Amino acid sequence: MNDKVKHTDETRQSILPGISIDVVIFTIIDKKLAVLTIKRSIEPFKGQWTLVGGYVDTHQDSDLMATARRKLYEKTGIKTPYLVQSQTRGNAIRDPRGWSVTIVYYALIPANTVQLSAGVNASDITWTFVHDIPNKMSLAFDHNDILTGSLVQLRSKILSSIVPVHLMPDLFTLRELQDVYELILNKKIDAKSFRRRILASEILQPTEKKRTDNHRPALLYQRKKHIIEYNFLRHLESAIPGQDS
Amino acid sequence: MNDKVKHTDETRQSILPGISIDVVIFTIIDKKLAVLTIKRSIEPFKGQWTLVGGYVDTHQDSDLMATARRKLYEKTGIKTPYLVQSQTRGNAIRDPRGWSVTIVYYALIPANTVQLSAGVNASDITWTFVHDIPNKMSLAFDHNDILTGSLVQLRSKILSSIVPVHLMPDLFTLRELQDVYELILNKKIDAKSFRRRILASEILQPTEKKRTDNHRPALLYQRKKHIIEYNFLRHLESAIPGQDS
DNA sequence: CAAATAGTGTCTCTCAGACATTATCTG
DNA sequence: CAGATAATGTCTGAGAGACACTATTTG
Repeated sequence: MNDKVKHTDETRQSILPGISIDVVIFTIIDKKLAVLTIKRSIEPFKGQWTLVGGYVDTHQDSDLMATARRKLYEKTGIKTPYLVQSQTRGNAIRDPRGWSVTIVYYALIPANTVQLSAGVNASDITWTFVHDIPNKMSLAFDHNDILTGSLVQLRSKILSSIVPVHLMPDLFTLRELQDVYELILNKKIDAKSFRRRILASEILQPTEKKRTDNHRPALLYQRKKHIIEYNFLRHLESAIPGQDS
Repeated sequence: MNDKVKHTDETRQSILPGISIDVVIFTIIDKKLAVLTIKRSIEPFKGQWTLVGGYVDTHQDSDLMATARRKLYEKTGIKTPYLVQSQTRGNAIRDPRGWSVTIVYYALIPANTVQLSAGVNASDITWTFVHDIPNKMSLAFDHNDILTGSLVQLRSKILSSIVPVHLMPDLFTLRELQDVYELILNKKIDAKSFRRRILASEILQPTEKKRTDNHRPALLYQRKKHIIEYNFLRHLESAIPGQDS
């Protein structure tokens, strides 16, 4: 990475940065937010944990999203996740091998739907609670920052959208959905406001079924299949963090 | 680009996609939104217009933002613009030379502040009104899509932020700021609501000066220097386009 | 004075927040 | 019945929209 190649700006350089994609795969486990992590089997950072990621295969991937979708499918078996592009990070220091770029996506996977499968170079794969990163377990490369960035973006997004429905199983109660909002935002939401807002949006289909515990049964809802995104006009105000400036 | 190289996923491939950055540089000219465009002097697309862009120089750029900042400085002489990462596009077809990735940034430049300078491979450089793309003049590569994407993002952002102040000269009236909002959104905004909103945010510093034409003079404001971003709690509702779904 | 644009007063409406209240289940 | 959670009733307040109105300049 120290070649002194003379180049002009608008021609291709012989020294290209390494380029990869990473996918922050979120799901809910035991009422906690978790991400899929893989233990590296090769250097650098051998034995440490990372997010799911890999290189673009220019022969089989038609675009970057296809690469992300492929990696996600290889690890989870899920074909049509809620998958969005998050940030792109590129600098000289994030990979000890030299200047590298990663395009980060994040995916939301319904709770309890995944059969994990490790790849050729991964000796282990597991769900890790977001809460345990970076305290108990720090990720390799700049993956802690990548996770934090995606989480900030997700948090900001759910203040005015229904994307957390993609973390829910097929049938769920409004209280369960609210729990997911609260655990991502780490704030309590008033139940009446929340229900009024969600129901008014007409995103959810009430069903005939109820979930019964040792108390009043709760009505089960499901997402109307054709609705992927929905943006509320106003934010969940009480859950907004302070201004940047 | 047709080599059949065998590779595993987590090792680097010998065939890396080409990687570049593009910067959509917005400014206001004659009360219209304009972007900086450059005429290509080399193939492919020789003679056609493109956005400002170029390759990462791994020797001098510490990160991707530095590359974007450098390209912008080379073309406009501006060192500290309002510059944000927009989208990253990568696929097999956007560049006829093969699989390529571009990280797109957009910049907001105050009106009438720029001394343009062409680069070595650019035979011409000019501001182009967004309104004239793609009608009168279509851009090379997928730069029309890049522009559209950044514009959509900018539009969405200004519904709840004050970023358009970065398109204003040092001193400006509230009506002039409103004009800029209206021309980006292509919608009229109620003047009273707009003033109430902007003034309540306390982003702007009123000055002693006024702008006089043949009518009542308007007070001139300036952005408080320390405020780069500000997000309103609620959107400019009347200017919101329909739901996606 | 008229014309023009700057700037204000003020009413309505929507919707988030707060919180008290009622409903329906199990044991 | 009590305990638990589901679900509703209803008041307040912030702030967007609408639009009539007043203020200040030039000619």
